[in-house]
Amino acid sequence: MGTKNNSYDRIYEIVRQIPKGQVATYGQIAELSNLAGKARVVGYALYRVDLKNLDIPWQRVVNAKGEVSNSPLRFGTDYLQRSLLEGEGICFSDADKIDLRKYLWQPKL
DNA sequence: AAAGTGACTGTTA
DNA sequence: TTAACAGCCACTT
Repeated sequence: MGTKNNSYDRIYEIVRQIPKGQVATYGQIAELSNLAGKARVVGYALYRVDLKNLDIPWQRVVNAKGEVSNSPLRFGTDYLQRSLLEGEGICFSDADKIDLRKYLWQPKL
């Protein structure tokens, strides 16, 4: 067993399981990836995914407030994220927020 | 090698 | 309700 960076691969595997029309939070992904409390690492991993254009639904991961996270480093990809989510049937409120009570992914035990 | 930065979150006020 | 702090860890300089 030689590889030591399975953490990111685990994150990608979890994100890939988020169903269409639903969203998950960074903290939730971190917990499912055996990285509880390390949500920032998830954000960093997804930042790299976007650059690689992999088949990972990165747009379905939002912050704990139910909103798309903004960053000057993303230029316009935050708008793209919202557009993709709306295309999956997810609605944003007037405050640009998602109703997590309705759309939050709840993986079965 | 040390310090700074960040697609986050929970607590506190 | 929003805003400020601290904690967390990987990556860059």
